[in-house]
Amino acid sequence: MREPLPADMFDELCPSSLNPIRFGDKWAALIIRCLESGPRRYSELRVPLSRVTPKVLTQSLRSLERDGLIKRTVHTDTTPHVEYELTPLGHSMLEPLAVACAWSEQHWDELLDARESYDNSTRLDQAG
Amino acid sequence: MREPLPADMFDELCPSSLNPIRFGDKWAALIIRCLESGPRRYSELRVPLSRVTPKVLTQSLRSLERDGLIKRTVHTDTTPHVEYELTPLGHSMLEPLAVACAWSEQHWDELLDARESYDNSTRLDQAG
DNA sequence: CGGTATCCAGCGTGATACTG
DNA sequence: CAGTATCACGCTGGATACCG
Repeated sequence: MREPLPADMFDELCPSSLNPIRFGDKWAALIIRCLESGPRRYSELRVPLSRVTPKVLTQSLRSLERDGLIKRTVHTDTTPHVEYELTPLGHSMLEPLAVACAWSEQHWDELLDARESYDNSTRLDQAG
Repeated sequence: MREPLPADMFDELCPSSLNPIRFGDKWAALIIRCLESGPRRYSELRVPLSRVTPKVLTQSLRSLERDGLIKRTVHTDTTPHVEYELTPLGHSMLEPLAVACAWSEQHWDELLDARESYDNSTRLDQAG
């Protein structure tokens, strides 16, 4: 007989219960990956993340900064600008991120197929 | 000089742009992990996921089923019951999931510390 | 036992316009 | 250049009660 699932397995205070795979908000992972190859300025980030409005981008960047994943630096020299870069902590997140991305790319088709056939059979159920 | 970020890096249709690390909804990852050691009945899942209301649990299970990650089986023998189990696709997600969980457990303290010091310094900014 | 029905609040997200 | 302000909305997630 299989063993029962422990009742406190996903206690609210246990780190492993804190949405292990949903780091941050909607755009967090993409931002991290944009900073993979070095520091980037705000306006640079806006290019690949053109679907994100400035407000939301700033919001996400602040959240990542708060969690110690990225560092925001205001440069006040001849050409004033702001740069974002990964902290060591942020850098350490690249690996799980890469693993997750690899999974997505490998299995995305399967998932879409499953979704389509599920929707089709569900629609038939409703019709019949 | 560093190279610019490609404009289409996170095109809407590219799998890698589809929130690589936010698989499914709030409880998806936890449910997958509950099914790691074999099939489970609805009422079994409710034990470790006691913080999830039945409605939301059903919702999440349906979503996972739709994406082909779990299989729902209605048994109609002497003791009628429903069982959920991982599909091969769902099973393949355990690895990225484990990597992500390991990261959380290793770096959770750092993240919380960063958060606290950020909040403190921000509060000081507002006060001053 | 394995769910639904109904209603609702919060918040994450977004569009648009404006600023030091 | 690097944001903020304001407004609004959809959708997720939750409380509670009920059902075959």
